[in-house]
Amino acid sequence: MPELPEVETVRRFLASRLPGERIGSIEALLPRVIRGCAPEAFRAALEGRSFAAAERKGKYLVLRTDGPQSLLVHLRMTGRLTWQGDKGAPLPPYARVVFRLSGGTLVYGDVRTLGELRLIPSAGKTGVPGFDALGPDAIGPEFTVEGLARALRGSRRAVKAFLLDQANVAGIGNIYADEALFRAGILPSRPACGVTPEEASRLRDAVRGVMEESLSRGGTTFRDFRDAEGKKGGNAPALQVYGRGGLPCPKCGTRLEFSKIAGRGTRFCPRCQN
DNA sequence: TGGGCTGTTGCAAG
DNA sequence: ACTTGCAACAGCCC
Repeated sequence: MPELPEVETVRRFLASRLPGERIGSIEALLPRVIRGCAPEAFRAALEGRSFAAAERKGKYLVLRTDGPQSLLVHLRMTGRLTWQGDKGAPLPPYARVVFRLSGGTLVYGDVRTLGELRLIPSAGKTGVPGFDALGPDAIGPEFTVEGLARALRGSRRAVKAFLLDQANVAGIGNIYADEALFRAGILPSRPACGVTPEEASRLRDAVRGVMEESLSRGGTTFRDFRDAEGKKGGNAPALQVYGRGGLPCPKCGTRLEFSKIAGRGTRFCPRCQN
């Protein structure tokens, strides 16, 4: 569900509420979503601490505390972080871990339970491979045309598979990979190393553009995504190709095609993309 | 009804 | 070394 714009939407809200909130108690309703340590150790490290900041890199959220350990969250497919200002409010469906805070309740919910919560050191390397190996954040200044072009040259995979690899660019998922390749006019099946420098420049701008525009609308709710207040994002109507396989291309009217690339459903216009 | 689809990622196997 | 495929899980839709 959540790619960079959705995670960033959640982060922005949490950044407005969490700092200064004291963690009174934690209930692990489904302990296995806590990875890397026992639930007791998780509680011991966080209870009594206060949240200090909400940060993001790629699709990971880092909820910093005033203690030596902070909280790393990955929502994977269906994870949700929900803020409830009313401490007596009923928990949302599929609540898995509940943080009782001084001024409200933070709930980690997850239907498919693929998401994860971890403790990480508040400073230094986290030891979480997927996190430590993240490439440049897709909306950050470190995501440059030069860096992208260099990485593309070194990969023989399909350019879509390349974009989905978080070590190359952090934050792109299946929706925005399809949208960015459509905007850049590049077929998703082409080898990354065959993308020209001009195309790499267009691709960088397209990735940035689709992410920023979606973010300005609160993210894409295709099915499950909800922000930290439980609301849907407004970007779905702006999608050009994702979820539109078989329908006319919004630019030229050609029937959009659907295929599988890197094991993921992929939509593209055979005329506008080449 | 059953099977295949779903926004992610790590690991195993080629 | 690099790349692909599947498992983890539960719900939804044909």
